[in-house]
Amino acid sequence: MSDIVSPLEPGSMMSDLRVRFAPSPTGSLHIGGARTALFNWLFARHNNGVFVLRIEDTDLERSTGESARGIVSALRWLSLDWDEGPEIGGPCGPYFQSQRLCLYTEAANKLLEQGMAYYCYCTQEELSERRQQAMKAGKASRYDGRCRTLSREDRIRLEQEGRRPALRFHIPPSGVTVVTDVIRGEVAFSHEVLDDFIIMKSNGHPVYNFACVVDDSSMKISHVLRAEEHLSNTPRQILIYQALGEPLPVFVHLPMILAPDRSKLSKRHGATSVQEFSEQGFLPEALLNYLALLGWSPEGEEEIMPLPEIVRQFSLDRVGKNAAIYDTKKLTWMNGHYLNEADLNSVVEQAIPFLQQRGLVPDDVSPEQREYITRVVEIVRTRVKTLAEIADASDYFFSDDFIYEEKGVRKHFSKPGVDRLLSAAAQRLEPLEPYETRVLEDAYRDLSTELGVSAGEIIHPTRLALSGRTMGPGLFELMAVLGKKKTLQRLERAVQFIRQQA
RNA sequence: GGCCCGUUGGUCAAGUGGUCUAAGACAUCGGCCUUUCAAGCCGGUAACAGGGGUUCGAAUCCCCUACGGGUCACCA
Repeated sequence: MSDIVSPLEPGSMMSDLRVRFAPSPTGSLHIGGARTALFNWLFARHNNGVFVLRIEDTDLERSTGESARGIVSALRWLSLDWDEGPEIGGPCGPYFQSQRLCLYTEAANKLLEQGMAYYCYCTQEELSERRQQAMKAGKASRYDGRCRTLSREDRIRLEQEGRRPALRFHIPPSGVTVVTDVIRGEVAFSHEVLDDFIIMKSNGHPVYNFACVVDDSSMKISHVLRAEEHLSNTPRQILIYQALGEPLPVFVHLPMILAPDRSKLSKRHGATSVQEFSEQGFLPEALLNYLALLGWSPEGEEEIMPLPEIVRQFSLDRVGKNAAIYDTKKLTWMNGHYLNEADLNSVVEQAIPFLQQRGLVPDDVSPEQREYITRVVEIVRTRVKTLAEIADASDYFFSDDFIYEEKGVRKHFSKPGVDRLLSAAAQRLEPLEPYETRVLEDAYRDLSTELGVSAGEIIHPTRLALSGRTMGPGLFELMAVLGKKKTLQRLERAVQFIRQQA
């Protein structure tokens, strides 16, 4: 038995598993789209399948090249790489729908010849007029099929009026189409609720429900993972697959991601685009990890999971059914975690643009500056949650020109004798060598004992003197990073300030 | 409005008829630690939408109601 290697059916090989992410370039990639992309990618990587990226730019009015580029770069930022698609091509290209027009026309002609599609000369105005009336009468606004039976003469007449026809798909008048969905089971749609929908616009371009089917079948997509909003489109698409004589893919409708107010995600909900999260200083690893947990859950209790581990564990069995509201608090917490755990140099690399943006470091960072930045980031990152906060929390390391927090001045600079305390500290620091955390702390402890004050009484004013703040990294680490020269200067500056106040 | 999907704490979620006096995470509250702020550690508050069934037994199965979402475009 063990000698017999059973030949795999060609159709059953895992490498035939093909999924795609098919965004329309009418805006930036928002986290809902990113989650869909992620699940497709995870599913492909876990099963050794192929992940295809296809740009659905059939809407001439709304699609822009800029959006397409934005989506591509957002996916790259997230490190969701595709095996076929824009920039890299592949055997099923092109990967922009706008460049696959002849495929749609060909398929449309086939349906036309078979009598499964027909020309419709109704104008958009007429259509919407009828829709309004139906609405008013409280009836379903379905297309009434009036162009289905147009004669040759009718059509010539209508075209002489200057009308350009759209192509409609003829829904089989009775019956039920059942969508078999991995997440939701069997969902039946009666044909009565489906009307003859347009598959080719009068401008010769296909409409989503049609282009999508033509592409998914010509690209040999085996599993369609997409958001649940497409579930009710699916019966229409199945009917097209059948009319074209193409096999159905496996459908997987993912639960939606909703905004905090339970409504569908849109721009007015603040940061929802991947780019915005990036600009706010979130790390791609954190966003990915967070997104993976929206709709999917691992078997164990550990939620912090690096991407390879998520790939290893990912399974459709553990994808839920219900929509999720995203919660920036948890994302922020997770980001803070990744900020601390990630490789220091990588965090520095990503933090530098934020420092530059605030004018804290020059556009060209020298090796010495980078070394200094690294030391700063190392002690600052443990107490912040985002890259932007790293920059906010470390400005005084890069600029001498800071003001003292008012609250701190009241609390730590107003006690009689603080100026002498700081002077004494400066004197004690001056000869210290090496200027290191341990040495600094010992010096301060000794000094406070000698002066008969608590360590805090001298530590707090020192922090304020050095950073202008009442909170921050451990004081002795701060001093060590700042260096002796700056420390002494700032101590002196504070002494002057206090004496002026008095 | 028609059709479709969904409903476990504030949020994400585990749970697939008994082990549920319902796990874990974030948030929140309290404590410990401590030079501050975080982090970390320990502990607390907090949920099966409602009503009917089925069953010896229901968060889990069925029905109804309510609520939420989606969809009904020459948008995707």
